[in-house]
Parts: sequence; structure tokens; C-alpha cells
Amino acid sequence: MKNGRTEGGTLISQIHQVCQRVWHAVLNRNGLEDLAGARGRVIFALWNEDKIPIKKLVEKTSLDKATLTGVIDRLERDGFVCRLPSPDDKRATLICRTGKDEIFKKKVPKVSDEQNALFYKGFSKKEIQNFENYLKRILQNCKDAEESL
Amino acid sequence: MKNGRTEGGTLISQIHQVCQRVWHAVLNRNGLEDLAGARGRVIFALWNEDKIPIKKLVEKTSLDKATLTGVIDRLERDGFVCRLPSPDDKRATLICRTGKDEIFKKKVPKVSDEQNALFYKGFSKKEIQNFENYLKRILQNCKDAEESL
DNA sequence: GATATATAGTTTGCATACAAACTAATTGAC
DNA sequence: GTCAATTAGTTTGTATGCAAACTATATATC
Repeated sequence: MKNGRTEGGTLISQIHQVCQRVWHAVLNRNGLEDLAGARGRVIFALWNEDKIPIKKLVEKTSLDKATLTGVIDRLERDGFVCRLPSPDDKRATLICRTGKDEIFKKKVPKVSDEQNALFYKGFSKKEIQNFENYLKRILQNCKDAEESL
Repeated sequence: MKNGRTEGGTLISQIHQVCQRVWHAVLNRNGLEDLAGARGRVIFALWNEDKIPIKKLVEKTSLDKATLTGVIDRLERDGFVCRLPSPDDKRATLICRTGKDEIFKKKVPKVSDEQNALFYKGFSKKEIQNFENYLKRILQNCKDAEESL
């Protein structure tokens, strides 16, 4: 806080920016450039749950649906996912992994640890826990705010 | 943390995304759409210090220099800033406010408070302070990591 | 069951965002 | 001084990112 004024939003944006670039570089060093940025967010979400409608990816990634159309186009082009019509709802499209991402799974924990070591350098376990709790509360606040827009 | 695994980076990205959209909407509601996104980050940085080289805007906004070229192009096109050759260094360009942004200054505190109330809903003063200290440490960590890339 | 409203996803247009390659000026090493 | 290595900023090419308008289907209301 600078003279009583909060700076949370600005700091978050700056961290997001720099951290993205570092994360990208760390991935590159490890032959995982396909997991960078929005692509990675989508693939990780699919690791958590496969064959889900785009609507659900919107919730899980916090990306806009229009953004996801493009990201999924490119993931499809590169053979990582495919679109299937939903049997339950003719409006919906299910996004499915093809399996091409499977080879990344073994490498990810190591790379993720490497990244977190940079991110949380000098933090105790307790501090990380506190911090991530704050983040979750704020993410919920932001989602609520967007909801009632 | 989900089963021992930290999620700071993902959470930050998600907050950044949602928060951007909310911030944009709040600005729009108040006739301040010119202060949204990267444009706003640059203008705020110039409020802090005017007539600075792009290099310094890179540090202050954490945006890439290539990104800033485009943002400044549009700010110049819209009459908010102008480029001046630096007297000290013929390679450098100084970015200067034209004054067109002056009318925004009065409105910003109110809008900023409105935004922060959403962002930090349910937070005590002490919690905000703790949280922003964590953020500053992490931003520094990320910058250090990028440095030694 | 017709009609209004809402929802899932795409398209369009424009603003970020950045790596890599480039130009021009500066600094460093000798 | 001269040439190499740096540095400030731009250009190019591609990926994000989103609002607004659109299409097609689903749901609600009567």
C-alpha cells in the first residue's frame, strides 16, 4: 500500500506478466513449450477432467469463451484435442484429449517444482499456505463481482 | 495447495484474467474506458513520473518493450502522449503526457476504491497489508528469475 | 405447442503480448 | 581512435484476450 492506497490489482497484473515469461522459458528449457500459456491451462484442466464442454473450460481457466474458441482451434490443429458433439445438448461441444499430451505428464512435476522454487523463494510452507488462501478468496471475490456485473 | 502441490501461478493468472474484465467494466461505467488495460498501466506510470524513456516504462509496467511500442503507438494516435527524442541518449525516446488525461485524475480515486472494495471484500486492513507484502516479494522473485534467465 | 427468453459456441474486429530479427546509437576493450 | 559487444527501440509474425453481434438449440411461459 502506497500512502494508504492499495495496489493489489496492479501487482497481480505485473506478476502475471513476468511470471508468464519465466514460466514460458522454464517450459522451453524442458521441451514443454506446448504447455505454455493458455494452451497449458486448457490441457491441465483436461488432465483434471476430460471430455468436458467448453462452458466448463471457461469456468476452470477463467478465460473468455471467445478466447477459448481460438485456443482450442490451435490445439485441435496441432493434434492435442478434438471436438465432439455433446450427446446431451446439441448446442454443446465436448473437448477431448487425443493422448498426444500423455508424454508431458512425467516431466511436469519436476518443472512445476522448479518454477515454484523461483516463485516462492524465501517463503515458508506456512506463508505459502496463507498466501494461497488469500488468492482463493480474492479469485472468488472477482468471480462474484463479474457475476453481478 | 492441492495435495501438496502449490497453485500460486495458476491462481494469479486466473485472478488477473477475471479482475481485468471486472476492472474494465467498472471503468466503462465511469466513463474511463481510456484507462483500461495496458493503456491505463502506462498512463498511471506517467502520473508517477513523466518524460521517461520506454526502457523505464518496461520496468514500471512489467510489460515487454515490443508490447509497449504498440500501446504507445495507440496512445499517441489518440492524443494522450507524444514521443520526444532524448537529449541524453540518441537511441532513447522519452514518453510525455499531453495533458489530455488530466480530466481523469479527479475520477480515479473513487473508481479505484470501488474496484478495491470488490477485490478485497471480506479482508481486514491487516490482511490486505500481509497480502500485498507477499505480492511484492513474489514480484521481486519473478523479476530476479527473469533477470538470471 | 407456439413464442419469448436464455444458453453454448463461433465470428469479427481490435487491443494486448511476446520472441526473434533488425536498426541505430553507445559503451567497452584494445 | 577502432572494432566488438551492448543497449534502446521498432518490425514482423503469431498467439492471447475480449466485447459485440451472430447462429443454433434448449428452456420457460402461456
